[in-house]
Amino acid sequence: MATIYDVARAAGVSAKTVSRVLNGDGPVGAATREAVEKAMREMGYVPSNAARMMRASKSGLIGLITGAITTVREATQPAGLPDLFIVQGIQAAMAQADMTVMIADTGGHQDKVPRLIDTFLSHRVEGLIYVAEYHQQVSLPPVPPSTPLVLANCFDDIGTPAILPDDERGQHELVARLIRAGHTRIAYLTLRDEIEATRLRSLGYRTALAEAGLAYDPNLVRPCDLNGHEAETQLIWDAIDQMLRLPDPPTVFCCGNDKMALKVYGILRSRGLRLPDEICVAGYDNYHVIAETLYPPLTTVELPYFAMGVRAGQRLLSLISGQGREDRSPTLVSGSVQWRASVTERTPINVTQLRSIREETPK
Amino acid sequence: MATIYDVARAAGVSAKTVSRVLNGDGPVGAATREAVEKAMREMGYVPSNAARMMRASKSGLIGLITGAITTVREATQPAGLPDLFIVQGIQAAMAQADMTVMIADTGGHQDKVPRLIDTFLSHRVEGLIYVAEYHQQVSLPPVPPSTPLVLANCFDDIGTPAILPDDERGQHELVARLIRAGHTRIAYLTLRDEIEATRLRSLGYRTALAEAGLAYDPNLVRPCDLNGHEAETQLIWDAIDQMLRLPDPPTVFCCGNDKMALKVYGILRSRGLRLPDEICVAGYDNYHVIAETLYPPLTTVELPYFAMGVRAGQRLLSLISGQGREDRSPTLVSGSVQWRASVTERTPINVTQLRSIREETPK
DNA sequence: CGGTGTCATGTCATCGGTGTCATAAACCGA
DNA sequence: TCGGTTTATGACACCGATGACATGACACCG
Repeated sequence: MATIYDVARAAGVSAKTVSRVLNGDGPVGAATREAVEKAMREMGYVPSNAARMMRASKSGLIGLITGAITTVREATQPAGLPDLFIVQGIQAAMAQADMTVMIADTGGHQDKVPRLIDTFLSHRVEGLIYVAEYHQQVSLPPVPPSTPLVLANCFDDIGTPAILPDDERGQHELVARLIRAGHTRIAYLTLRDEIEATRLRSLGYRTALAEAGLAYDPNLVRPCDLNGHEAETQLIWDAIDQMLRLPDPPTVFCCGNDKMALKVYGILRSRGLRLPDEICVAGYDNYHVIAETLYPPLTTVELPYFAMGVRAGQRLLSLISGQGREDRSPTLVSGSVQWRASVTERTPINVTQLRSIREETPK
Repeated sequence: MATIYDVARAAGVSAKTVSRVLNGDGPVGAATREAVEKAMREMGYVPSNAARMMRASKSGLIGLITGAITTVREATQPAGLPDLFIVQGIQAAMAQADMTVMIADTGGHQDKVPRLIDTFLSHRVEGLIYVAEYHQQVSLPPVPPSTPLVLANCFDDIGTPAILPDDERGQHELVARLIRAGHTRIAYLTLRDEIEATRLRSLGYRTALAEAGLAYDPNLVRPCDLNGHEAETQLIWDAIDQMLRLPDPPTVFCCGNDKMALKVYGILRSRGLRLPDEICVAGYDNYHVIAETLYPPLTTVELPYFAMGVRAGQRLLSLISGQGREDRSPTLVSGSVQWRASVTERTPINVTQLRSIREETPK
């Protein structure tokens, strides 16, 4: 690889002059500039960032650590890793600021994280981002305070800047929208109890009901997530069965995610119910492949992964430039309700009619 | 950030001795080694790769360019970007070789590629990988021959090393397996005609039929892909309708991908057909979220993206070490048939029975 | 007891850029 | 025409690591 000295020799000038042409500082005569540029072009010269870095101590590098990648495979959660949209968002933000992103994943082994951080530090990254595969609490090994760290899709208990989806608001807006559409009996098949999203979304579900003056009915809420285990379908079937046999059954099923909604479609249809006329379904995540391909297309809530990535990138950039170092509060990113044909607007009258139809159908 | 000199001063030795401790070359006294290690620990010292690189001219970096990321968004093909599995595979291969991966995406603008390459060259990457979002021909700007380049999921006309899915073999094995299961009338709803996968898979479809002595019936093959346009569903509906009304209708529908299969499920059910007893469906891609969540689970062909990534990484590593520089042939990676409940084993007798059942059903 | 080999460590130059300072020529107003 | 300023350029040190080579202290051998 050609060096600045090779170029200097070819152009018959000193290395410093080539440097001046490269960086546009100090004055350079027109003829000289041209000769230097010609030499650079002919030799395919590209300046070495390493050498530059040694003086400038600005690497233009960002380190991105994700447990997402391989954890997904391990967790028997064969999802399509939509969380990599976060990586894209970060990339987009960094490209704008002329930063290069280095990525590494833990391969599902949390204990690899310190080594990955050291690798990044040895490349003198200007900042680090950790991306989790789902909204959760994490605990990372300490990072030198001179290297800012941002958490995306996760948070810790020492106030590291975090970018999180606003799960509470998302579910709240979905339920409020369902209520405006005339639904009053809203079932909620949640994800596992222990995950953060479930806690927040349940909260959003309850406050939306309360604001509309509707009572919270525990019979309409049930966790139906076994983390991909095959018995999950049975669990969902059972929950739906019991809820539909309530004296006042739900008119719409909210699901913990779009994948669950896909299963719910199948189960409801196997019971002979027509979607969306007889029963409605809503999801969460706006997982495009499912939500837009299903018939009828699925009403769901956007999980704003791309936007979260961009926000994480921007927050890191401002930390690098020294701003907002003392701000400990997480950034919440909201996703909008995607209203599609799987939920119909209905008046209380329709609900009554439907209930009688359903009671005629033998279990 | 602490330097090797800071550590040397703290430990009361010369920089060179610290270097020896770091790299384990030359002999170091036990007491000295301990003192140095203690100093390194206390100062949180991490050696600078940039400085190292200047002498060694080995950066330990790999540049990864993907058009995948944003092109997907542009192409109104809101998929879940399974092609990012390729990136994971590359990551996995590189982590093993202690290489760090830098990523950049074109943001859908092909003209950004030269700039991205220059950025990577300025970081003195030891190799480059270009990842395409689907099996296609590409044309990249020239790269200095000293920096090896590998194409993943794409190829060019100048013989750059490429890693490709073996689409022909995949479809061939699927169709052969369907034939072994007793199917003789096998419909094929293909992706767009102009894409490489369609050409290769159609070839596999035909040779599998030929090997089994079955005639190729053009009435059973139809492109049904409008790249995500909403009229796609109509197109598929029409194709299925015409095929089912043939005097000798198909017993199984092969789809261009799993997403199409998801639509086909809905269409067939809306015609009152029971899956898989009355009609079978197979997909392509083994897109987990769809294939495993659908009821019945979808028979499909693995699109071995992760493996392709690993192979791409390995091929690049061997090119970097100087091996196989003259090998111009693409590496084909095969994915296995994932046999699931959406296709039943059936004897010719069943087929006859089914046909009569179907003919009783009014169109 | 001197020569030789090994061990432990230090000195110095070097990698490829850039900041600092020096220098020479050109220009410019009085 | 002359001192002062600007313009164009070069010499040199330095960033942080490491390779080549040097040095001093021992141990060992004949």
